[in-house]
Amino acid sequence: MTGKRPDPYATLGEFIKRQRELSQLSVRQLAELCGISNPYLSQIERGLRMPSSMILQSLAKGLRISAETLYTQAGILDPQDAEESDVVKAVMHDPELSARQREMLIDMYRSFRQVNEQSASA
Amino acid sequence: MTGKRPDPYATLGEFIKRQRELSQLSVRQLAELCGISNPYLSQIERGLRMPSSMILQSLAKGLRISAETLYTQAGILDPQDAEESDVVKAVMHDPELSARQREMLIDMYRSFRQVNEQSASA
DNA sequence: GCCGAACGCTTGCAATAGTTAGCGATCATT
DNA sequence: AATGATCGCTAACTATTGCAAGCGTTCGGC
Repeated sequence: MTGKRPDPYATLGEFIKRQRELSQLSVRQLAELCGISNPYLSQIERGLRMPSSMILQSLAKGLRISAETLYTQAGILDPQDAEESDVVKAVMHDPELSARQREMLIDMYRSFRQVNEQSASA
Repeated sequence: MTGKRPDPYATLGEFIKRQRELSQLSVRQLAELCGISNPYLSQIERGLRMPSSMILQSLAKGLRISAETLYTQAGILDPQDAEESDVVKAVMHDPELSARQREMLIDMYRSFRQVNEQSASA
């Protein structure tokens, strides 16, 4: 009816299911590979359950796929992060900076970029 | 007494707490910023609770830090992934491959690398 | 036809994630 | 000293995760 999935993680389940089928694994096989129960994996695939971080990590290992990809598919990691510049990413990844410091650095970097762009087109 | 934390996510809590303090935010302030309750954030910081993926993502946003960094700190994302070659990473990130195909490609890539290394030293 | 095995799924149940209400302590203002 | 605001934390509760047991179906061997 809806045509659109209201569930935030229905796509994650579908993605996992497709990956599993590509790997020619049954629900039980992948479940055992990941150390989780088969009914639970079934529920995840149908979008009835939101797996915890640990479970998602196990699934990533079992499917030989990067956990980051799974998170992105789950709508948990923003794909936009992948489009960010390396500078912004590096700043975001630095654990030694405070949130405010990061924010300031990023703002400044972006304003520099903007200025450069304008002067380039002028 | 122990001197070592057996908890897999005690370090995550400590990391979040340190980030919060660097940002000069109180528990209540960060909690409201992330849309979670303040006692819960308190429990996360003390390693009593394992936040779900969604919560962790909110915390990452609130702290202006990459969610990936938080996951790594939580011991959920392997830091070793960061050391992998770009080829392996690219293969791991490709959602269009099956687990077996990925495994084969990576195995082959690594054996190529090994052969090259040996012939280089010979 | 029948039996065993594997398939995916439903049903309760135990464990834990996350909330609301409220405690005692600290600090500023009066 | 009393008031009020904020601090982090405890306690009791609800909601959800994740599991063990078992269902009905399908398929291949006897």
